[in-house]
Amino acid sequence: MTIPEKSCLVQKLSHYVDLTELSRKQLMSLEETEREFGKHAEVYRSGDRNDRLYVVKRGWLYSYTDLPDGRRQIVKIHHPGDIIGFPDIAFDTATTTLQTSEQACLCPFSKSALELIFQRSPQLTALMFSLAVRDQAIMIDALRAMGRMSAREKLAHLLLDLISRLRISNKNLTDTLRLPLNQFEIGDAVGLTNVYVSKTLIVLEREGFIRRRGDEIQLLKEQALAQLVDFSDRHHAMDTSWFPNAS
Amino acid sequence: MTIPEKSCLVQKLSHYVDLTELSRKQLMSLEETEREFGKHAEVYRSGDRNDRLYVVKRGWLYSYTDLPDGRRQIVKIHHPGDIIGFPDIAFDTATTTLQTSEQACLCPFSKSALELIFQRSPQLTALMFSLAVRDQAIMIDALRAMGRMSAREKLAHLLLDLISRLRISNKNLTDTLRLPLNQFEIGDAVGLTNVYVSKTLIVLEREGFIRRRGDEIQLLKEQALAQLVDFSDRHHAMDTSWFPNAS
DNA sequence: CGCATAATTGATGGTTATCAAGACCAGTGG
DNA sequence: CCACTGGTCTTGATAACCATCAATTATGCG
Repeated sequence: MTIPEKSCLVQKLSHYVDLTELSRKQLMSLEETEREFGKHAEVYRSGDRNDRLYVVKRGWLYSYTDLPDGRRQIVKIHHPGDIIGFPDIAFDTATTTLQTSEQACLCPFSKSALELIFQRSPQLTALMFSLAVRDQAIMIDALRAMGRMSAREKLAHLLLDLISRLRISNKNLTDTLRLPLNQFEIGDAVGLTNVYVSKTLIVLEREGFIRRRGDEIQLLKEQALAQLVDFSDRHHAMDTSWFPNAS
Repeated sequence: MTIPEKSCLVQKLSHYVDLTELSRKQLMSLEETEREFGKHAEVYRSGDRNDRLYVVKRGWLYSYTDLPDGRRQIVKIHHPGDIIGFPDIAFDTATTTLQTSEQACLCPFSKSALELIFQRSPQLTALMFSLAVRDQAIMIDALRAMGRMSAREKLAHLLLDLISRLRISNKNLTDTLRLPLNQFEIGDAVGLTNVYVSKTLIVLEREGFIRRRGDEIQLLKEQALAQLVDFSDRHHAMDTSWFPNAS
């Protein structure tokens, strides 16, 4: 059989377990369809019927909710290899709005594709389950940041979270990340205004924690930053010991 | 066979789907062991090895994380019938600390009990999955509240969330809920100080939104409150249409 | 009644929002 | 080559909101 182009989903999940041939095929089947989106395009909107999930093939996106008066909260930033839509799976309409932050390519697949996975592959089921709930742990960290951290700490936390996520699928990432978000978007992600994001990033830069060039950010003292916010990497290690054996 | 005492887990899940006899038995088996805890007892601590989950049989508990300097964030309040521990399932150590807010009774069960469920009951798997990810949707709402709401709105949101959750397992709940949390704990749940919680609750009371008597809170204008924070009930409706048929 | 815990009150200050203006930059068309 | 444009970032002044601290009052319990 022909091997299709490398799937970032398979690549990312392989980081955690040795996928069986069956699992691999099932994952590939999720990426059969492709759709292309321009910058700041809306993929779906809160309240839309949602019978689909999405695999990110290329580009950054984010999910947000807003209040009637326009205040906005970005609740999750999505990267290539991510599966989008787990939090909405329990509802018949979407709870968030999904938007691209730059040109992006998505692979939609239907909820019922999960049904197949649940019936046939306990290994993949456990892995999906773990991924879904790990996102929850990450959201817990975000909640802690939003509730109890200063602006400076919030931004430090965001940067650490992003770089540790990007390292999963891009092993040779060093200390620099591309951040294709403007300061309104950064503010909406951490609960600050664009103005204060600007001021705080300048502070972090003056303190020697980061350096900025265009849309790239270099973390100069990652250890110190991690200590500052008591950061723990939820992405690298995952407990797969309880997984069913490939059957 | 003998029918054991009513399980609040079975009761709660029955709200969403007709459980097969197999599913029911598997759920019951999760509640075989019981452990009793006093007020403000610690069940497990962040960093502990975690090979277990818990079903809440009685009493309120909460999970929190803290920063090195003592700031604390309560990330989830647990009620009878809840399953505690999904967010930690992907890790080998607990990411949060679990504490009772009053006398409570828990039923611990091992992670590998889930393995059995994954292998034997696609229906229950889908339901567990839905429960786990619905918690995520609820946390998204909390994140929005923490990031973009005023103190008054945050507290309104908390009360609405709590009462709509309690209504699932207690159908004849009216407009009054018992809130066994002190104002430090309330503050840690919404990202405020105990002092400002006090002041803000007084404002809500003066505005006629709530009435307080002891540890009970009555929501006098629930509609208005819901509109104030653009609240949507994540607890009542759940999309089960995509679930595998009981096999 | 006396003690501990929890809630309230008031004074003050810090952090962040808000508003408005200006600087920078890349792309566009004259 | 240069003005023009829209988007983004920066800067400064002011104000709102909430934290902090400390003292007092209420509540519950042995």
